[in-house]
Amino acid sequence: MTIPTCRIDGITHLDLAQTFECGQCFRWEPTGDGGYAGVLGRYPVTLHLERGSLLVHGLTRQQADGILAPYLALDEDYAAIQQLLRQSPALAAAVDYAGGIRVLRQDSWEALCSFILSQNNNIPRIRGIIRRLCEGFGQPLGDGQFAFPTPGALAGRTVEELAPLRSGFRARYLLDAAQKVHSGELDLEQVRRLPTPDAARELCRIHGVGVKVAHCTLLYGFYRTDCLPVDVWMRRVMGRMFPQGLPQALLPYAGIAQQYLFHYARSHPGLFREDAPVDSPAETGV
DNA sequence: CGCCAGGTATGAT
DNA sequence: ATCATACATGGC
Repeated sequence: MTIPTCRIDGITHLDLAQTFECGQCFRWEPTGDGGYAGVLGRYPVTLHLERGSLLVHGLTRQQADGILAPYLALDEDYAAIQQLLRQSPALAAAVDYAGGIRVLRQDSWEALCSFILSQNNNIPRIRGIIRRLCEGFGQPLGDGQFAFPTPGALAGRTVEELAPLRSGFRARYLLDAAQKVHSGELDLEQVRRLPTPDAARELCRIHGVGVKVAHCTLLYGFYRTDCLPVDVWMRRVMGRMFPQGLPQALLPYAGIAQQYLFHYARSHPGLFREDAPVDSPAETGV
């Protein structure tokens, strides 16, 4: 059995390193030659991007069109989105800094778990916890890769069994999410159909899911680009750059704006060292 | 070593 | 309602 390969041409507004290392996902690893290796559903995939041509190792062209293109939001008009965001000088700077960021359409369950594990945690350690989670509880896919564990694979476990993850106090939060989703007490496909405020309220029924984790789940797992997750970095950015909140015209893309601003702020810690005058952090989308 | 990390639950004002 | 604190662990 040979591993399929294909190529997608005409890619713009995409940089693999910027997109995979801007804090929205935690599983893609650099291959060492500019490419990235990861898992899409049950498919181990390796990507290389050169001069607008995306080389896809692990997917047929049909699979790439059906799975990868939506994941990378290749159908989105990023030229138009970035032009819109640039009406704000602060966002223009952030887009200039990393205009190759695209907000991914990730699996909702994986996004939920990932951001439960992200709370009061740092990104390198989050990556390690999620890697151990997949290796310990996900289905092996070959190529040294593992699927993200299903809710059912975690639902019956105990915190003791999750101890090898070293996820600390977050283990019981993860188990509560798995139990609620596996039992149907929380239906992610129903959440997908709910208006954003109701969807957020629904996710917050999970122990350990608050407003910020709910918004991350909605943005990254359900592609609700109107959701604006506000963490410590975004609180500084909003206080400093948008004390009145984001301009009205940008609200439908607040989550994408957030991704550029979050990455820019984290890459320039000196500019945002001290909390600027605080105020209502512009809770958009809820 | 001490500080902090893509927060949240909990108990006290 | 708003505010302080604990929480597990380890990256830096």
